[in-house]
Amino acid sequence: MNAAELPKTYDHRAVEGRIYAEWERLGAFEADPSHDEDPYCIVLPPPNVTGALHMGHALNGAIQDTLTRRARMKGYEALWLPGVDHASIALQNVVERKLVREEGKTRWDLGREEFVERCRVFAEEARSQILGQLKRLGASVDWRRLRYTMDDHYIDSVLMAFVKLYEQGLIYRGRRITNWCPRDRSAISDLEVNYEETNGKLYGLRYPFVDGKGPAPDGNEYAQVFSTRPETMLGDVALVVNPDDERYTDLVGRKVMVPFVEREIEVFVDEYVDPQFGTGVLKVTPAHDPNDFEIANRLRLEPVNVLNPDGSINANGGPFEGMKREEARAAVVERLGEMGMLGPVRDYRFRVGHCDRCGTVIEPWLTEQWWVSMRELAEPAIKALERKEITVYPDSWRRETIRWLENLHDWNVSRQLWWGHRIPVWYSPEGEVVASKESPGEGYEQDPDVLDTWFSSALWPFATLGWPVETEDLAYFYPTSLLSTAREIMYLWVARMIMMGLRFRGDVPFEKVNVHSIVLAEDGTKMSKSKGNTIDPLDLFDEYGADAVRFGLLYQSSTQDFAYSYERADLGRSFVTKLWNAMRFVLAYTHVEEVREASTSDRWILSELNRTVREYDRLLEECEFSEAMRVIYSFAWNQFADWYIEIAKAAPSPATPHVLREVFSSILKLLHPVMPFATEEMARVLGADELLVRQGFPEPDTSLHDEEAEELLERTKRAVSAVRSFRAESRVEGRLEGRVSGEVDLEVFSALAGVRPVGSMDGSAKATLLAGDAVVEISLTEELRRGEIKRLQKEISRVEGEVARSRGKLSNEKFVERAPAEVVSGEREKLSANTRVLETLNRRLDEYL
RNA sequence: GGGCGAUUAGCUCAGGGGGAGAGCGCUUCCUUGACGCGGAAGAGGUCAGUGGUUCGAAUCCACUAUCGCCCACCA
Repeated sequence: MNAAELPKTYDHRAVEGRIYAEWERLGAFEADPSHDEDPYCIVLPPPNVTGALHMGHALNGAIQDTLTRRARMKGYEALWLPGVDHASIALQNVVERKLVREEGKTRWDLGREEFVERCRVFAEEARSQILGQLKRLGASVDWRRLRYTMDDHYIDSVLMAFVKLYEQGLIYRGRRITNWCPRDRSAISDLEVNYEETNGKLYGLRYPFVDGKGPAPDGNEYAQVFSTRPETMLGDVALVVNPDDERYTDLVGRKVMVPFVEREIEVFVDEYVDPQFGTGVLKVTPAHDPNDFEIANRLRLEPVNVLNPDGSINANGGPFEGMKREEARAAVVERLGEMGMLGPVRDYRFRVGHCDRCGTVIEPWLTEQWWVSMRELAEPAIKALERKEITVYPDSWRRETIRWLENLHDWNVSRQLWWGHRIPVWYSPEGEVVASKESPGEGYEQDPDVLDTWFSSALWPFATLGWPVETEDLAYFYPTSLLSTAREIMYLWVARMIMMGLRFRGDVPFEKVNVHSIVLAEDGTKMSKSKGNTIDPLDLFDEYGADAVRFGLLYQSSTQDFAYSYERADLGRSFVTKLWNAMRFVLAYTHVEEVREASTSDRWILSELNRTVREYDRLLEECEFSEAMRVIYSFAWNQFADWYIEIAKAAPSPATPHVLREVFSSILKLLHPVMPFATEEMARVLGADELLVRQGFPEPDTSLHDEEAEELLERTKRAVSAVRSFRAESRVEGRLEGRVSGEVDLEVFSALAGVRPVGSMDGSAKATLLAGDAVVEISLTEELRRGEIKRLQKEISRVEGEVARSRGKLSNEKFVERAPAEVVSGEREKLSANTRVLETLNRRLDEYL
């Protein structure tokens, strides 16, 4: 193609869809177990089928795609395995809301079977949207292997895992306090509760004595307790005080009456009670508070449950039966007031738990649930992390995860929901309990509950590869190479995958974990739909192109969270344009033959390229994406485009056309993992034989390293810059005459600085410019001479400062003694170079004065 | 209450024991045949504060302040 026919900008709209289709047609992303190659595998953290991908997905997608493409180009059999998650509670919530909104119905109106069908259909539709978005991103996933946590095979894996853990005694049924969401009418796990500081009240509740022993020593006819949830008093079964609390020795053993429900309860002692809090007397409501539950266990008291699953008061609540909990709270307080049994009411700030999915206030509630016993599962995971069998970027997250695993409570995995994997446990009429995938026979009823979504996700890295069947895939790709994720699901998901991987495969599920930044809104707060500050990646792809967005995200990605700025996409787009036009320049050289006579600048750019390849590759390997982007950007733009292309125009060598093409092709290859579409298109325009996606990744080549060329070119660049700077400040145009002391590439210097080198400049007026350790002298017209004196004086005082500083340092004995030898010798060199420069400048000044 | 992290140019952010970096923005100049989504040259920062370690601290340590995030059963 002719360069002149090409537009001046790259048009992502015209290119991206076409190229993705081409990659797919060629099966470029397909990976299979191979005898010849080493495996590289990333499993995509399955997005929830509830909706669209957000910026976090775009960032993580860019990261994973970059690593996968790089591995593929490096010759690994690289598999990026895609999938989606059925998102039990999240999807059920979405469908329920939709149902209310559109039909005014609840899930119970529909019935279980019909409701689950609605969920299935909804998931089906949402899923195609997500998959489309991944394609827009350019994700090089192997679509043949698309997995879904509700695939028949995946369901099998989940049920199998449950049954196995049950058989191994690691899953049990237990009645204890769980976090209950009255709206979902389901238990949720500790990790699914969000606590918020809330302004509430602390109510004094009074329990009259009924043992006929008269008032307490303080004269009161009642015992007083403080509570934030007065309605729970309906379920009180005891009062307790601290055994060491001398104020209450007389109280212990006395009987009081719970108002409204007319229950006589006793005052006991328990170590748990903090004498400092409130009155130092605690009411025990075992069905509605985890601590109370344990106290009641110690005291062997039966809990009294006063709530219905929807959070309303049940028949045990006496006169309050049927009221919503908020109503009951107000009513209890009011009635206590009327009875004179309400103590002081104080403002109080405390934390209230909310359901992660629907925001409803969580009720700690005594229910029967299925639990996974964690200690035995956590132990090997802790060991693996301690031994660094998994490398975590950044390492602080490895230690955090260990800490979490060490303090782990058992995991409640049953949910009273309908959408999800139904618990494979069967009950016979005789009360027999059987864990099995299939019904054990006639008359058995299956447990109605479904499993926590995260139970199935925990199996992701091996269930997607075929487990429990010992497939070739599983043997070849497991353990996977890397998992990239946001830190908010480190505990929820990553830690659990490690435990399950070790349990079921005897090996960690991934060798590395990359914990990426969270993409915040432009104002630095979290993006959220309710705040309306979300950014849709698709809009960005439309406007800037997927490559630009990807580059921008990686450029900004680090271990820190970052506020998204459109500037980064702009940066990416400018970069693509810059490369596009560099390509147009390269394309102008039609006769490209390999020539041996490389000039200093040819050798310099090749040496810089080699350095860049090494550094860039290492940075990607270590998930230092931001730094990697800076390295490649600065090489391509600031070295190759700004200098080498300019040199190629002004002072080409016979080898230049070839070097131009070589270096530019290498840049394309290096950037292909990051900006796959644009680089692929440029490779095509350049007439590559093969798609970039299939080409090899540049490797470091020590034979290209050329210290001498680098030094010479660096000095030459400085000299050129010095002249340019002088021209700009003194407003000098046109060609100049001059000479350089110090070795530079004269041809390049002369061409780029616009200076004709002359041998001797005796007698004429000259400007003396500093360029590192070289001095450039430029012939001067009379009118510029006076300015030159001022300039020289300024320069002299600057260099004098430098000299003084070096002298000061070197005269410090301790510095000379203790600083590393190379630092000291470097300082000496600096001093001597600056001293020489200073002499030159002073001599010149003398001439002028 | 514990833990982790941040505080660097007007803005968004890198960096990290031996003379402060990028992009954007700003100033001046340039319709040079790769590119104005461009080029050249600039201005702009006692790297939050205080103390310490060190020959040397923006960088390591301690404390303080401000802002985040995570974890935790004080009713």
